[in-house]
Amino acid sequence: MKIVNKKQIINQLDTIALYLEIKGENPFKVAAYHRAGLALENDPRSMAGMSDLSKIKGIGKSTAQVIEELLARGESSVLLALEKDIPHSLLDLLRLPGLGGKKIGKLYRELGVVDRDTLKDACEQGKVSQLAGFGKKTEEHLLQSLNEQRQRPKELPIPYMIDLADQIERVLRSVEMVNRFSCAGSLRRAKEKMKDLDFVIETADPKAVARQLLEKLPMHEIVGQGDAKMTVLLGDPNQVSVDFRFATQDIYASMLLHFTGSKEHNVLLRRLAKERNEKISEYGIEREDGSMRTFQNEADIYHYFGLNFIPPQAREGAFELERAEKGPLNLIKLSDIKGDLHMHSTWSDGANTIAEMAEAMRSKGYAYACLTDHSQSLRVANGLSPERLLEQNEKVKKMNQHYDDFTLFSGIEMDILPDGSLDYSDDVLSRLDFVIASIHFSFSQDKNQIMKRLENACRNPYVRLIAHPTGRMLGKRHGYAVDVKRLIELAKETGTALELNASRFRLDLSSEWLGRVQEAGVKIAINTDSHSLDMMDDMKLGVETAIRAGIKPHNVINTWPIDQLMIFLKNKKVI
DNA sequence: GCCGTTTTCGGCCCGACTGTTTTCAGTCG
Repeated sequence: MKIVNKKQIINQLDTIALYLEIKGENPFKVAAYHRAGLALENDPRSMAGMSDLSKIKGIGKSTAQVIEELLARGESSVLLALEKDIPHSLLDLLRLPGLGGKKIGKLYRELGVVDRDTLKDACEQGKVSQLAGFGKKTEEHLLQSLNEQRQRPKELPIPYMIDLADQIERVLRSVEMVNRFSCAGSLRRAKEKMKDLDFVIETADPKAVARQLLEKLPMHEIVGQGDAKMTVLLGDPNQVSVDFRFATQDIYASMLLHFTGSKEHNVLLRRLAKERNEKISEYGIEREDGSMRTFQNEADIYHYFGLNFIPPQAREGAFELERAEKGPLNLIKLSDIKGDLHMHSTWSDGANTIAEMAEAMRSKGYAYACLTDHSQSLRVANGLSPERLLEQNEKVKKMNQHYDDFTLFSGIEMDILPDGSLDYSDDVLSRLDFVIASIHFSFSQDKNQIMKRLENACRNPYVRLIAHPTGRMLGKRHGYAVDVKRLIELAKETGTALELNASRFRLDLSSEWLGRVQEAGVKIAINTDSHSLDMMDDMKLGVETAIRAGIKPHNVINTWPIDQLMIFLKNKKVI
């Protein structure tokens, strides 16, 4: 098999690292292979665009050679040699809690363990507890994990984790002795997938808080419990692992920064501290004279290093850190949003009336919102016939007379039909304030046909936005066969905006693509696609996703004042 | 294995927790 794909190369580098770990190699050598993979991942260029690999920080002579060999031959002699040396099935054992490279290596060398079955046999025969460094408890724990039939998925999608985190936060609010708390980790950074949840809790009495949490939360198992932290598996269907970290008032900010990560971001901050002969940890910054400096908030910690504040969602690689040295990042924030341009009412498949939706948007402090019910072909969603649409249009115009601090635009989320035609005539569209086009059926068409549909929509003189451009549902379906690069070109050419659909179930486009949209100079709209009042709150997640992509407010049309937005809505390049 | 203008050798982030020990190694994040 010939490998050309960056993701596959990163996988191979990680596999080499796992083999080395089991071989008991120097942990820094193991980390070096992981880091080389990370360096590739964080580099925006494609493999073809990278000329001198060893020039990239984190990739040296050896790892560059491995990558070049993978590119040229599709396989790596380093990896092949390791595969000969060590049974591949051992890698799977790294997923068992409590087993790392050293212990697996020992089980393999001394007991001939090669996979879950042979490990189970060895445990049942009591051989494992005989090994030096192993004992009865380790053997029991291993047997227990091996007997737990269903393997927990490695990572879970953000909508699932948000629900769970909401549940935990409700409990935390009812726990005595909790002064404040925050989620941390991947959820605070708004990653699309994550493997666990983290919470930082300020309290003077960790024991009392831990006890109450154990009483009030549905619990599967306590994995670990000490004075500073508690790790549990929840009783939800996926038995999600949750870390609770306890902090006093003075170290809360440092604790939050540390456990928000990312790991990579922490390493970079530690290096920065080290350069100044200081040490940064979850307890603060230890200065050269041994004194400990604590901070009121995260921004103060960044300022201490001469950096501008970096929002949690932007704390992934080296890029943001370098930028934060030079000046404020000026990334979008929730308060920049002046309106929501995609929502549904009871006229199609929404749960609330137009008036209820409009009032809720207004009470959020928005200056405007746009009603965009479904179009006629989407019968399952009670899509609007041209007559009903025009009737609604009149109604919205009348409703607007009641407001002097808010504007409700009259729009539509129009289906792009399987043959590429659109669901209303230009004559109907010309009477609306805002036309969104999107795909809701015939998902399985090939890329050519899907792109033909999207191209037709972009070239229509009234379509101003393509909604949820890939159609993905997080954790459920991949979406249709979109050539996103080509779509961005089409959007650029025709002056059409692309949506970041902020619904927790979609986040479409993803932060990866959004960065490219901004680079191309294409405008973005962050919309919740609300079908009920409570869904409007997903705007926060939408903005967080945009921050991950490094989006600046001026590239997002619904941060604009209404006059500027109206100019955009009315003027389209006609190609 | 990678890195470097105090370093081409000797560091590499570092603390919590568990289990197996009786002072610490391994794992985890």
